[in-house]
Amino acid sequence: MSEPNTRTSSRIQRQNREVILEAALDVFSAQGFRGATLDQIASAAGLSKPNVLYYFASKEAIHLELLSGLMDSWLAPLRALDPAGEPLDEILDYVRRKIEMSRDYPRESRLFANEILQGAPRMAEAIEGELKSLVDEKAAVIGGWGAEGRISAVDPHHLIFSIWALTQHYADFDVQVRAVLGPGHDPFAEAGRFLEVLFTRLLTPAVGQTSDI
Amino acid sequence: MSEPNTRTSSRIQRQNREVILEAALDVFSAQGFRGATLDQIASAAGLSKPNVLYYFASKEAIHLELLSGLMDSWLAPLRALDPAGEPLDEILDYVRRKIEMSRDYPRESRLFANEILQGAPRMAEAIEGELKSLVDEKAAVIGGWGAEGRISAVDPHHLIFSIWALTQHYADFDVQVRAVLGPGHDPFAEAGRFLEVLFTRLLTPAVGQTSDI
DNA sequence: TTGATGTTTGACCATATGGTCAGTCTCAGG
DNA sequence: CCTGAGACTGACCATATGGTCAAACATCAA
Repeated sequence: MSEPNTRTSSRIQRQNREVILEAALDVFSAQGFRGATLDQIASAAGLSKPNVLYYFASKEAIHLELLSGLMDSWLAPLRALDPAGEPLDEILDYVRRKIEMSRDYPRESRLFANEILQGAPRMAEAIEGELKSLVDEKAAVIGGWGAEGRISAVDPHHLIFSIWALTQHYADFDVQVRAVLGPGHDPFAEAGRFLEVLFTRLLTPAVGQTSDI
Repeated sequence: MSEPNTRTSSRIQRQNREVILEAALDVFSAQGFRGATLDQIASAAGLSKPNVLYYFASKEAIHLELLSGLMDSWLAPLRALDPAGEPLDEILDYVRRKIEMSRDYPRESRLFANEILQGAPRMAEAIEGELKSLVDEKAAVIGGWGAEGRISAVDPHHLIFSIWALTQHYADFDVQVRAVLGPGHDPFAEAGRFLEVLFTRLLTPAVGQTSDI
């Protein structure tokens, strides 16, 4: 009886854990935690259920592993926002990075959305800790830019929320977006263009007037 | 043996069905379809499980009833957008109505979000039908306004998406928003102000330039 | 080849859950 | 006060599901 999840992980260990996590991401993101079953995950991974449980202690453990790995990559784009950069460019770059994430990692986005929708029972800590500090920090930067008149002065927290909402919408509500647009559209490309306009207009300081709206 | 869900519904019938739907909305919106159990619903309704099933044929039937009732109220705010009105006001009114819905009916918003997230298995029809037609219709109106220069010309479909994303975010991601803002905030009031600025800036035609961005 | 370590699985278990049913209780109308 | 249609429930069932375990199998260094 050996504990697989130790430092002595062989090639096959790492590989199978990876395969399981990949399969679990598929299933959890599509069905939610309670909707997903170990059989589905095992089947998607091409392994037997007991074998899956040989690599992970429980269904919950798989889910937690996915979530914990998620927060970091989720925060990365915001972390990259450079206080020393050109304000509008920095924010537009952030928007671009977030759309790319929605396009390239929609399952991760949905996994996250599922979790928050259910009240974030397993992420409350990370949200009130890591996430909040980073947002507060970057919001202060953006608020500073606004106060200096380098961009329009808008509530920085809600600006960040709006970026999250607008970009993640295209991953989380993908089916709806595609159904409404109909065939022959590239939602993410169009979104990229639309959002660039939106945030440019929102943040470009009006020439000759400080903030009358 | 009588079928309760006929036209001959007594006072107690209507009342209990209402109580059950109310309880089910609580549970489904918080746990998702698969996460919700009949026991939870029955308990929340203050009824026994068999009694719940005396009023509804199945768990699925309750869920469907909620969803079908939802689409109409969900479309109402967009329906109210008046082609004969003042463009910017019409759109800002729509935004206001949608925020009020997020504030006053967050459970409905989450129920909807849950459904779309899971790929909208039970709403695909309504989305490709009712929803798409209405959006196409109103998008044409907004597109017309843009072409006439009464508002900035932006992609009308994505404009509507952005309104959905920005308003529903505050209902669906409520816990995250509140966690990040910290205590002493009224997310919906702040969001209302922020979004008014956002859409005003986006849609107000730049004076002296047609559309150079 | 062999033994030890690591990997895999069929069979099984306990519990949760959607749903059924026979029968009991309630109460409005006669 | 009766009575029967309507409202309700305890007990039960079948299945799904997370998880366990002993035993079989694979791999590889000695």
